[in-house]
Amino acid sequence: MGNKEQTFQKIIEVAYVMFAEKGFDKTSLAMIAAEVGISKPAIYYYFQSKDQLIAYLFEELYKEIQRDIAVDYKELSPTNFKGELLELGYKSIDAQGKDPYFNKIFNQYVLLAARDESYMKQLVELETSFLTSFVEILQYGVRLRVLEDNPNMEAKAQMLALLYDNIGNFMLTGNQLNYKAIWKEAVDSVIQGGKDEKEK
Amino acid sequence: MGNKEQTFQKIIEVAYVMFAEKGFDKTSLAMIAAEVGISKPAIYYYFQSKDQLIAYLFEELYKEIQRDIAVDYKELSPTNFKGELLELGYKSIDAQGKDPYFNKIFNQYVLLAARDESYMKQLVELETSFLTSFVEILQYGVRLRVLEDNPNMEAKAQMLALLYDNIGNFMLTGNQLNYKAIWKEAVDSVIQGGKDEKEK
DNA sequence: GTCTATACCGTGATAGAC
DNA sequence: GTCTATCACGGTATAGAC
Repeated sequence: MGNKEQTFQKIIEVAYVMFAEKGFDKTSLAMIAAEVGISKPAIYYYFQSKDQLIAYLFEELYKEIQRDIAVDYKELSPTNFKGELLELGYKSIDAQGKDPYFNKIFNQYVLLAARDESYMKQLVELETSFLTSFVEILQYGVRLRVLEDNPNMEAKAQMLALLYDNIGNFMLTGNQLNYKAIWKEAVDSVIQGGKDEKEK
Repeated sequence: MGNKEQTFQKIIEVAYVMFAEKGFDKTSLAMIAAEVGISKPAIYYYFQSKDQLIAYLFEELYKEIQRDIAVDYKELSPTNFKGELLELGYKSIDAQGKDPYFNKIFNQYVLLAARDESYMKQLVELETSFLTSFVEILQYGVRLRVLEDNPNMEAKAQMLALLYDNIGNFMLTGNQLNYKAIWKEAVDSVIQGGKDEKEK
């Protein structure tokens, strides 16, 4: 890893943290440069503009999210289906504490998307595959006979997806709710008296 | 209404729209002043700073939301309980088309709150009363005997609240889902086979 | 009391030296 | 690959016109 690569990495690491903490607009390139230990125009050697730096970070997030959305169906079985679905939410709730920056940054991109078609397009793409994966999980549950087939299955899946998503948003505000209980309610409502009632 | 009041009103109206469309930071006071038809420093006669103008608009939203959250229990009866709960969500979904600015502005305050204690405090307050009102509605449902009492009632109510809230966020991205079907699924899951199955 | 003119400093961005 | 110098524009403050 050369000097160039090092500086590049340091810029994006510093930018990621500062953007999350202070927001895109309240973080100046001068502040980033100072923290990295270079001068402001030096950043322009690596990025054509501040917007491009912001866009680069989004691309990184985009790829990371796409990886995280992927569900391994092979691990699902009639006996563990409900437990795995519960675990999916619990993991996300626990993860919130580990990278507090993620949600703060991501919400800013949602706002940008409202005014920028390119962000909007990618965000809708993410949301679509996010929603789709929940639909697919439930459909897989039908195949495993854990769930009865149901014309409203898509709406149920989307309900889970929207709830899953907003738990992250609410945690951002520091609102101390029993999020795991809420998630369990939702999963229970979709898998009413599932066949694997081992819990409690 | 005097001249002063007129200018004041026009500033906040113009600011509300521009802030929603372009965002707080990308909307300069010069742009607002130009649209209102006054000079940039004239805004300082009415507001001490740009931040104060932003804060003023938040106060207005804050009051408006508090009004909207209020539910009229008197109108709830065993026969219309489920229908009214459904209607609550449908109304919000329909309203989204009427004031597209609201959510765009509100999301910006959520971001500000992450870095400003005063916004955070008020936002948590709003969320709390928002969550509480859903809990109260369900508790009222128990009293009406539409719902069976249940130790998880609070989690159910919060599930509804989080879903209700995120439907608005998703609509913002232009994602075309059948939001009313999603809301109906959630209400159905809380009021399983309620006593007023007149629908369809 | 209501606003304009003007000046100040910080910001994103560019050109050119080293 | 990085810096100095410079620019236009942003929010802000104040003096003063009417």
